[in-house]
Amino acid sequence: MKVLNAIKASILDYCQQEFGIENNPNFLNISLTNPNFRSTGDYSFNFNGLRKFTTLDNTAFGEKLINESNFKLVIAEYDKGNFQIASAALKTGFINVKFSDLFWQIQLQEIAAKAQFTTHSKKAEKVLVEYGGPNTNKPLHIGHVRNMFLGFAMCEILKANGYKVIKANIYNDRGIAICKSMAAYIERSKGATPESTGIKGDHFVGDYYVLFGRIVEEQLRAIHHIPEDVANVYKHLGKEREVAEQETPIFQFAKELLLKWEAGEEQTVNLWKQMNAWVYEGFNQTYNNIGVDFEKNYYESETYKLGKSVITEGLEKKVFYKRADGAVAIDLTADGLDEKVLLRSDGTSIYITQDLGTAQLRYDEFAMDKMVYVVANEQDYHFKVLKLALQKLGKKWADGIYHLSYALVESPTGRFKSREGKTADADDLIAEVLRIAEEQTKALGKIDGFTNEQAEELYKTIGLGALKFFVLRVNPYKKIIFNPEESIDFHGHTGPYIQFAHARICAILRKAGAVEQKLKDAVALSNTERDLILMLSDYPNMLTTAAEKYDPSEVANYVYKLAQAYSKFYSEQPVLAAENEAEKKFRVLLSAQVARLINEGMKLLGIRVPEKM
RNA sequence: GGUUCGGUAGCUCAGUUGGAUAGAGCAACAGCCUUCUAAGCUGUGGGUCAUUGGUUCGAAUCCAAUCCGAAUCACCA
Repeated sequence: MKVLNAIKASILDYCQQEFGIENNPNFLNISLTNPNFRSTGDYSFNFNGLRKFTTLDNTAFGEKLINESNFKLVIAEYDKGNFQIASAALKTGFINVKFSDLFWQIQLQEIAAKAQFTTHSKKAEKVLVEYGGPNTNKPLHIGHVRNMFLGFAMCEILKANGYKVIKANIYNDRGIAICKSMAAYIERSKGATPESTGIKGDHFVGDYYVLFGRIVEEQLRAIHHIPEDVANVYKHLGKEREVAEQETPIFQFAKELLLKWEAGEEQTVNLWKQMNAWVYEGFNQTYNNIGVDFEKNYYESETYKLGKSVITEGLEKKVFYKRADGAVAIDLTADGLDEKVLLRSDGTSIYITQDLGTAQLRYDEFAMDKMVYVVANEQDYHFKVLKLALQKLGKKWADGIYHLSYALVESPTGRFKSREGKTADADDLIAEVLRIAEEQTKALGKIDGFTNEQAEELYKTIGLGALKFFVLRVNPYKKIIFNPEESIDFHGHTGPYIQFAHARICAILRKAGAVEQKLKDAVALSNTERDLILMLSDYPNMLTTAAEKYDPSEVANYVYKLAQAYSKFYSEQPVLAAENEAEKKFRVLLSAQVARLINEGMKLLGIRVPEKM
């Protein structure tokens, strides 16, 4: 808020003149008043940072600030009502300012008058956000779900901060993995298709990937005459799966397919296209279902040879060097990392080569100011190398690279493994969440007067709302323990709790008729009403923080707190049956704005809010 | 072993550019529906902020060491 900055400036100016203290904004900390002292103020100015340059004690120094600087004058400029300054707090180093009721009512009206909260203070910087990043040989799992929720929310948050956002997905659509599915398909499918079997395309292809693993086992049993009662073939052989499988005919076949694909052999390429097409159809259904989208798709098959020009550039600039064995590398030991190979000795690309090339490709295409990679924390090292390498090449735009690293989603017993039976499959998970939403909603008798279609819509809104909120409320770098039975809750710190607060406001607004944006008469505010307006006015601030920290959980927790305060207000104070017209109009306007910001905030998280539930 | 990231109530998490008496939710217990939707509200109990030391007016927050957990340290992706 403007007034806070003005107060800050007045104090800093005063301290510079009176005590010769450097005019440094960090010396004076402004924060919402600690809840324990809330009755004495809305905002607190912590002046310990300034006081330590003087020989005065807190109280004396604080009094000087209040009485000798322009402090009161500045506040009076913004707040013509009866603001209060708490003198009791001075001894601990705080000036607590409580603005007048009138001041807050004017704030509310200003918020209501704002058409949108998007801040366009800077030039519209362009940011490309990469998220999703699935392999095309198997269906999406819970890890992708966290990734996509995070990525989508991050994009929306950046947009709300005035950035021009490009949502990009990258498909790992080539390589040995998809060839394994293809090999198993050729061997065993008898021409089956998703249509003929009624199986969703990505699952269909994934099933052949799983089948490939079974064929490998069968063949190993045959080769080594392993009896049926030996459960674990690899343990029996004393070899890792990756090593053992290489001696099987089916693996050799898959490798052959990979070579044929690389050579562009028509039949193989056609099958590859066909199987990937099935997968994309399945993926698109899931994206649609969970409400995420992409504007630009990258395919590894099109970019995997990229990056050679960046390597050449690096060699020319002597940032990279050719080792004796012919591999191209970069020395990052000075940056606390190691020597890192960037190109194989046989001149072919590796993962990092591709990513260097793809980054350059994106810059050439979009000239973006920032690029965000939403990728799991397993790849922290990789992205450090990527960013450093590009920076050392003198590419200014590399400074804008940010790896939005997130931790894995784990089951209560540890890491999700598809073979443990515990389902980590995205589609299953979503179906389960919708089922719980339906069950709960019916049990509460909440769908009277709903058509079937509306009811289905509501289950989806609530179920997905619960899941998204569960994932997004947690800081990205913290791992999530997900227990399907217990994690999807609809009470307390959850998505549905917030949705419910919204629905209750909608019920009031339906009965209230038109919401008057201008309040004619001032009313006395309760503590909760004051808290609510204060939170509303903090929304733009929160938006900035969420973008700067690349952290959607900032938004999630803000919206939760807002809903929580509103629920308290709702139970304490009647809106429609307020004592007089002035109070009623005020409370209706307040309610409408709370609903609006709940809606806005949840939209940033990709969560819809119902009008009835 | 090196590096990085985590460790806050029984459980899941806020709070970490140093600030006042460390907060929510779940679970437990006790209340509140003739009044705008009880998926709600109110109250009670629950903490050596992993441990130890340091820095200073002040440390959950910064520094060092230690313990526990994870990731990474490929010419895999």
